[in-house]
Amino acid sequence: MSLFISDALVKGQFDLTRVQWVLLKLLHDQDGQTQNELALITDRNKASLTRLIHTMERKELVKRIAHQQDKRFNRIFLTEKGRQRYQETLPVFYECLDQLQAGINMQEIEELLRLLKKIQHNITDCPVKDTKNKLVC
Amino acid sequence: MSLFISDALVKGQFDLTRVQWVLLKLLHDQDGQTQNELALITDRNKASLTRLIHTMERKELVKRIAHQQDKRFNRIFLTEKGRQRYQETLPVFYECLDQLQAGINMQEIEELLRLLKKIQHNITDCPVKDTKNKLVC
DNA sequence: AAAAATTAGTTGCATAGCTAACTAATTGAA
DNA sequence: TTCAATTAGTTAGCTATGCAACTAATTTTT
Repeated sequence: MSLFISDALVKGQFDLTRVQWVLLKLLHDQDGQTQNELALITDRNKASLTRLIHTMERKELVKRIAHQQDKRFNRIFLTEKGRQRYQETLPVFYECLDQLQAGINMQEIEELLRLLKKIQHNITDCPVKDTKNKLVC
Repeated sequence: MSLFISDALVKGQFDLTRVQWVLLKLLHDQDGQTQNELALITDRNKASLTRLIHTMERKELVKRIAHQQDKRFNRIFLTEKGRQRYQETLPVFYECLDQLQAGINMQEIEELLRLLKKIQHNITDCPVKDTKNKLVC
């Protein structure tokens, strides 16, 4: 289950995997980030980014450009084709969002995001602190 | 991010992937389900289950037993080794749960689960119904 | 300035996911 | 009763993910 956009829709209509779409969106919002930065943002291993970007480069959706000063860095940019592809997906993206949120109000969504972020923070940043609340699945 | 148990902990201490652990838990709770049933419960493709069970069989954690009446079915059982392995993970599992839920009370957790289930229901069972609320990421 | 440490990215190996095409067993229909 | 349809599971081909070992570029130490 994806919080962003369904596998099937994207795959069938746009020849994108879900992750490829997420990267497209990230780069649309901010071009020119390094692979490491993208790995951090998407909470993935940098090896994953290497390969993800490789396949998207083959599809001519993004391009790597080595940094002039420090040649260790690659900066990743959308191609014109990538930018167009992203735009084409937007109607479907919003449709998915609508379906996802049907019958859930803004307050609930904000509460949901708050709690998910808290859990993520608990996992990544904090040692065990509170052993009072226990959820048995 | 896993809602159940962290990759690293399980991998390092117990030679289990996260998904393998989840299957271990499912079978611990109810033995003898078919691959199709397990695929449904875990919301995965049956092809994934074929391979998952195959690798766990090699590790001698589970065993396939063909159904007597209808030979199309495999029923999957924990081995003694699998049962023991699962028991060994439990302290770590509860530790992870504690860390995950630090500073979140029972009410909040119930609300979180309610909303997640609602979203899952929206995705899997319902057509688009309500276009009033829109979340822009 | 040379050696050591750090950093960004790549590669090999393993698991895991999906789709689609397949086999084998069983059920249903003509 | 035989042939078609369905069902459970498998396999091939692709993408994706993590870890660990690696290269190349840069920075820090000595």
